[in-house]
This record gives sequence, C-alpha cells and structure tokens, in this order.
Amino acid sequence: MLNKNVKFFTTGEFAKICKVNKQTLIYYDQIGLLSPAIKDGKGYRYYSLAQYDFFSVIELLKAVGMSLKDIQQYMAEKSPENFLELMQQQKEIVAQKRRELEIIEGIIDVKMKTTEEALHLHFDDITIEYFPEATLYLSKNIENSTEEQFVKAVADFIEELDRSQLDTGYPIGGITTREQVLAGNYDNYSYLYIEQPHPREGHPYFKAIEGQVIIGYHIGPSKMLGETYSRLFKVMHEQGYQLGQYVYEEYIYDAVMKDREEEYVTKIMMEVQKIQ
Amino acid sequence: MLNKNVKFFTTGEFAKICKVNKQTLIYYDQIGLLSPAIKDGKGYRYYSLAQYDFFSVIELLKAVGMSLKDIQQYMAEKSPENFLELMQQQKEIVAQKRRELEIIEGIIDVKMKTTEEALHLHFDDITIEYFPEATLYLSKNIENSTEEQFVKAVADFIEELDRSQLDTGYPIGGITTREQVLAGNYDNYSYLYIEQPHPREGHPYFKAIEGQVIIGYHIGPSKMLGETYSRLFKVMHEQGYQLGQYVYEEYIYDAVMKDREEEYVTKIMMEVQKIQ
DNA sequence: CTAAAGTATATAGTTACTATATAGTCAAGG
DNA sequence: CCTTGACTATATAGTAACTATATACTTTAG
Repeated sequence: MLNKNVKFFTTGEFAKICKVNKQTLIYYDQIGLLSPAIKDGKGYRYYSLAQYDFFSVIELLKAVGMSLKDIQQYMAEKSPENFLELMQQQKEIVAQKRRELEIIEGIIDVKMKTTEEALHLHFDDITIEYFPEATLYLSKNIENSTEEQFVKAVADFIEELDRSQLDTGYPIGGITTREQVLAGNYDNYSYLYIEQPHPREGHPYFKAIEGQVIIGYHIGPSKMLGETYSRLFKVMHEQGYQLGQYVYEEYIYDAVMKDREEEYVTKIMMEVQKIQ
Repeated sequence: MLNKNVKFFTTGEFAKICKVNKQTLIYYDQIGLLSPAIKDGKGYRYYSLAQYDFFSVIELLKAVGMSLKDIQQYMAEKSPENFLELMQQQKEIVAQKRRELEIIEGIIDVKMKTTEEALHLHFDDITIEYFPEATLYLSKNIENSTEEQFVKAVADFIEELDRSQLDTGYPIGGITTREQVLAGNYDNYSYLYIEQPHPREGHPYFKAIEGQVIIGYHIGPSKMLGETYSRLFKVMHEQGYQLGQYVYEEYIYDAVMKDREEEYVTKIMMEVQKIQ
C-alpha cells in the first residue's frame, strides 16, 4: 500500500478496517510487532494505509499458524529473499493442514453414517446374514497378555493408526477367538481392530473377513455380556449353525453418546457355519 | 472401544497413547471433561481403553475448533441425536475452514510469484510496453476527499475485499488521474485498486485496463516521488509519447520486506499514447 | 462550554495448556 | 527389609494472544 503523507487512521478506525479489537492494536504496538506510523505528543496513535498491507501479512502468517514471536523474528530479518523462503515453507504447512482437514471431513462423514445407522437399528433383533469382504487393521496378538504387554500392544496399535492415518472414524473393536468365547472368556481379546474402508497397500496386520455371521446387540456394561452371548448361542443353534473362528465386538453407543453405562450398546458379530 | 474390566492404563501410559502431556489429562480430570475410570485410595488415576475412544472424540472436536467448554456442554447433553446434529454442524465449519486454507494457498502463490518477479526487476529501467487487459477492483472515488470520506471509502473497500473474498494477495495500489499528476499532486489518488486475476460476475467497480504504458520504479519514501515522475516524463517525451488518462502506483517492496523507508520500491505505471 | 465519544495507560481475566516445586508411592536390586 | 529411581499426586505459577475493565485525559459536536 501507498504511504501517503496526508491521510491517517486513528486506532479505532484502523481497528475497524482490520476487523480487530482496538486493544489488539495497542498490544501489537506494545510488543513492537506493529507500531503506528505516528504517535503524537499526547500518545495518540495514527496508522497509515500502508500499514494495512503490513497488518494483513501479519494476519496471513497468523492464519497459517505462526506465533507472534515467530512473525517478529521474521520481521527482524526481513528481506525479499527471506520472505520468499518463508512463503515456500508456509505453503507446505498450509497444504498439510488442508489435508488434515480433509481427513477430518472423512472422519465426520463416517461418524455421521454410523450414528445414523445406529439410530435405525433394533437392538433386540438377532440376525444371521452374509457379511461381505471387509478389511481390518489389526493389533498384535494380545490373547492372555500381561498388563504390560497389553499396554505396549495398544500403544503400538494406536501409534500406527496415527502414523499411517488409518483412523477413519470407525470404532476400535476387539476380536475374540472361538475357544475363548466357548470357555466364557468374553473379555480376553486376541486382537484389536479398526475397519479400513479404503485399505492401502504396504500395511501388515490386515485381515479380510467374509462369510456368514450372527449379529446381536448387548445393552449395558460389558460384565453382563454373558447373557447376550447366551441369547445369540440359542438362536444360532435353533437355526442350525455352529460357531466359526472369530467373534467381533464393537461399541455402537459409548460414553460419547450415552451418560450411563447401562445404556451403552455393543455390537456382537460371530462367524458361523451351517451345520450340514 | 471396549470397556474390559481387567486392563487399565496409568496416567503416564494413557498420556503416551493419547500423545499429550500427562498434565493435560490431569487438567481434563480437574475440569471434569475426562475423568479416569478408576481413582484409587491414594488418588492414582487409571484409564480404560474405552476412554481412548472418548479422548479421540475430544481431539476431533478440538481439531474442528470447539472450545473445551463447548465440548463439555455437548457432553452434558449427549445423545445419538445430538451427536449427529453436532457432526452436521461441524462438517460445515470444517468445510469452511478448508476453503479458507485453499484461499490462503492461493494468496501464498501470488506472494511467491510477485516476490520472485520483483527479485528479477531492474529498478533503473524505464520501459514503454503494451499492457494486456487486466481487471481491477476499485474503491469509490476518493479524489480530493476529506479525511472522513477517505476513511469511509477505505473501510468500504476493504470490507468488500473481505466479504467477497477479493483479496488475492496482490498489493493494494492507487490510481491518480492525468490532471492531478500533471499538477504535481502524486498523492491525491482517485481510486484504490487491487488486481483480480479471476474476476467474478456480479461485482461493480471493475475496470479493465489495456494499452500502452510507461513503467518505472521509485526507490525511497513517497514524498520523493516527484523526481521519479520527472525521469518518467523525460523518457516519455523523448520517445514521442504523451500522458494518458490514469497513472497506477503500487508497492513492490514495503515494510513487509524492507527495514527502512529508503529501500521501499514503488512501481509507477502511466498510460501513454504515441503522438501522431 | 459542556457532554458524548473517543483516546490513553495499567491491570486483571481468559483459555488450554505447560512447567515447576514439593511430597507421597511403587518396583527392582542388594 | 531397605534403599533408590521412576513413577504418582497436588498446588501453584507461567505462557500466548488476546479481551475486559477501571481510571483519566482529549477531541468534537451541538
């Protein structure tokens, strides 16, 4: 902008143009980030139009996430070359942020989809159906693990979710083996899993499931799971099916949507085969 | 996640999994946003795996810009329906943020382009060249305006830049009329302008320029502009040209890139016609 | 000339942590 | 069984970037 020697803005006017609180400009003056072109004998501040361009660069740098201190640091070493370099760096950072927002948009879509589906479920229904192929990202085996091993496995699992952006907004579930379930150990998971609607190459621990499953819902805290399993087994036997290799458990409603544990809903999906 | 009654994480372990400071979890406990599943007689905190899902929803809501207070407010009225509604609202907000980042990416590109161009300019050169059609967004007429009118016009101009996202990263310039320049009033602008590389329909105040121009650069504070204008006039007359209707001034280097006013560079572009 | 509107400084409060000081607890090795 | 180091806890203060408030001075409109 053009630094004309005639026209100036008072702090209030300039604040209005910049769409910030007047105190913010005073604060910027105090820390020496942006001082008015003129300060008269009575301490009144006067800003030039040229300073709006300066202010909007500060806003730009703030918008990309730079701290006022870092902005001041650049200003202490300003030059066209340094500005160009700064812009190149920030371009990368902004692109990264945009990609993160895109991932968040995806997660929100999944949360909306799963919540809508949940609202239309009948939690009393027990159904036997064909489950199409799906890809899951699995944790290490945690069956019969010690507290310490469990902590390590969970940490590794979540670390990899973060590192490889495998967190898609789907809930984290647990896989129990046929043997554990038949022994009544519903809480001894063999693996944790998270669904991967768009699996990518180059990741280990992926398991594709596919086949007949019996699906039921458990309402209440997980220590009461036994009852719901009994109901499932009853239907399974009545319909002439036997238990397959794995059982999948995941929360439909948890502390995010329900106040009391008694209202939590767990989906149970057991692999089954028709008895010939 | 599944609330198994066996395995728990200490504050340190859970903090590691959540990738936050241990103190952050203590803080969340203090404000009642996320309290551990168990607190033993000695005040030791123990978190369940199920609480990681809860934590990651908090992180999601924080990432979309919600305050902890607002998150708590939702949690106080949690339900599948409210969660769905919240997600719908946040989806819009995130999309808006993404679009803002896209605009910032565009502004950074322009800043990089103009800075790179500036680095290759020879500020001593005075050239007469054909200027292709370009669209400018103009302020109201500010010629001979009072301080008050000027403030209002600038405020309106910048308001519209913001409102209609016309700020493209190009500098704000000033237009002076032939008459003012000939009278030596280099600082009595008739309009402010900003270049619009991709003008959109439905906006008033657009002016397309096109034709022969003489271009020169002024180094130093604007009160010394007269000298540079004299040099430009000299070349213009030598080459057999006369002054056209409008003169355009914009900063190439200002306080964003140079420390001292003596180093600022202003580009001057005067419309000219060949004398027959 | 007065009243309203604006300016200034100084200080305290805000959010979401983060660091520090002090003290209690637990787990492993001698 | 005891010590030592690594953990845990609480309480308090500090941080960034404002934002609000209290008090006092200045400008401007009527």
